[in-house]
Amino acid sequence: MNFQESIIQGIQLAFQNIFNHDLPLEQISLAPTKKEFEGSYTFVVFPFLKISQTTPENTGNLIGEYLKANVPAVRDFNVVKGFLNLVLNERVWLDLFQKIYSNHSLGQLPSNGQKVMVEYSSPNTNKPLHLGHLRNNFLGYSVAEILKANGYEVIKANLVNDRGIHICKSMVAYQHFGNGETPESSGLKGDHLAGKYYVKFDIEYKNQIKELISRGQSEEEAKKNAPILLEAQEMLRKWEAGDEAVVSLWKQMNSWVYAGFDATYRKMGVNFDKFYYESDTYLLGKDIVEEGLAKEVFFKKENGSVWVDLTDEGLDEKLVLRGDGTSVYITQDMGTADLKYKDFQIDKSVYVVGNEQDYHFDVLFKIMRKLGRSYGPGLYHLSYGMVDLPTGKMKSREGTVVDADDLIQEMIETAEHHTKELGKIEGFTEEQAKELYEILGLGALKYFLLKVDPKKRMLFNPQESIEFQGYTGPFVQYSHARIAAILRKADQIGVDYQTHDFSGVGELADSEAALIQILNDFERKIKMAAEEYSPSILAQYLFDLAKEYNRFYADLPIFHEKDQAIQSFRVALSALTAKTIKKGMSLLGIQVPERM
RNA sequence: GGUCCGCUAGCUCAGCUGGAUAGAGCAACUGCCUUCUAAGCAGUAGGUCUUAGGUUCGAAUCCUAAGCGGAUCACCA
Repeated sequence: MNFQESIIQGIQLAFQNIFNHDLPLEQISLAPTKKEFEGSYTFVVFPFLKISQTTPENTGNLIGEYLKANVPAVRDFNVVKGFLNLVLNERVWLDLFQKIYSNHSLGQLPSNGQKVMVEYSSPNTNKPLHLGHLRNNFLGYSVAEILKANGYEVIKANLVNDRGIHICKSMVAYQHFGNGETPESSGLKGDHLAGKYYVKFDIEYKNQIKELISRGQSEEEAKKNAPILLEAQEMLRKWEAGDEAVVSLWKQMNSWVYAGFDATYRKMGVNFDKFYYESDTYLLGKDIVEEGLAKEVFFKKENGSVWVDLTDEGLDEKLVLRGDGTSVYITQDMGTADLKYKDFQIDKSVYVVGNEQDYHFDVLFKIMRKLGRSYGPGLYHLSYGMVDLPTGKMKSREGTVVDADDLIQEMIETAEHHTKELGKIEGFTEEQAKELYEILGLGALKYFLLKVDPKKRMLFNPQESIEFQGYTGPFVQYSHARIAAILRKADQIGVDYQTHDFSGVGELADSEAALIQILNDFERKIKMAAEEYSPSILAQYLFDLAKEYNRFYADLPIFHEKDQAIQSFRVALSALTAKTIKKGMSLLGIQVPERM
């Protein structure tokens, strides 16, 4: 039994003995005490006044007295209005610290025997990645790591959208204006090369529309009749028919794009266990349509189109197969859902996709559940909000996107600039310095995108958004580097902090107890982050932890402390903090430096 | 129009699922480097939690309505 349980049980006994009332354990909860009051945990007595039949102050005092007398963990208490603040015994903190410190699998919960797939990134192959993709990729990677830490076996999947009209647009424009350009000949990254022609297509398309309108067509007509669009549509038909020249160009351009994505993924530090390609999956799902008809989950209309009726679930009727027998988006998504299960026998499946597709996934999941899929209850849409710029929403066609490669590069350069300004690269080789800039630049960027609740849309101001001070990645990284310096020195002068015997430590300072208390929260936060699919919970936690450590650091001496037992305890406390920060940051996909 | 989401300090965000005087960071101001890394610490200032009702010992949090902003509702992907 841990100390919290012993207190809760003590409260239960207090109610029995003082008020002659059986209070179920579930109704008793402790909250961390607010900073401005004395104590570590608080029991709110308001809900129990009907039982105690006396004032809040009296109730609190009576229970407090009982706990102080009967529960060893409780050293003292105070009552403010209806709040019973408990001051814990020093031993409780030291025992707790010892327990966490000797845990060799810190931040890793035992296997729960469940398998989960996290699908994220899922780019289109007609243009390079942008800021929105960064949020997606960092989120997906982090959530996958968080689930691993919670004992899941995780498969990271990337469903690449490598076919369709948008790719054909790039291809057509390349045929017209490319002049045989290659990544090698132009020095452009492959994905940027494809993106360049996607933009070219749009420019040409708009010109042709103007032209047609000037010749008397309506805007609507012109949009449909622009020759270059017709060409792209024709190309898509040829692709589907397996036309050799088209397929060969498609393969060529996609291979360039993949090389580009590969470089960006490596830079971002994300990875995948399984790639799916829509060119392989886009015909899947028709057998499920048949199955659904047989099971009468779907129904057919006069023209042969197939629908699902979700009105009883608060949604509409939704098309799952066109009248001509061809697929719509959701057809292949049904097929792919099954494919994922066939490949891995997953218990859960997480889709990291922007919230503009909320409705789509709502429909998809309801269908798969109606069809009785075993993985149905485990389907989850991790729906994240858009990243807005101060100028509004990003639009790739209007050139108002923040390019991922550019942004990462800028972040690294900013990190370099900051570091040099602070004169912190003494003793670094050039290579080490470069590595540090990358760790800091990417750390700042990832932390910035992960610290806000995924569900919410967020604002990114390139001018001022990303700082290196305060509630930022580099702040947490800095705290780690600080501790690393202490550990180096401890090793150097031979302080024994590997010991797990801290019985020689007497009184604890407030900042020490507070630090142990927050360190103790790590596991709980990892669980919470998984339940809510929210890395932001961990980001917030790591900031609080680093903040608390820095307070401790400023408050108390370590190597100037005369008492050996206290000195090695403080080093050990620092070591555990560093370990927690490192592990926690790794769950966000962020590295921490040893020096900065 | 239907459905869904958001609205908290000048700005960007927290607020543990109903508890204390609503918290951080940035920006502003004030202290602290001859002591372990000042990318740090301590402090000051900044709020009608969009509005109006309701639920109760107690509401930023739950309910209803309104306002503003956004997304979505294609035989598009």
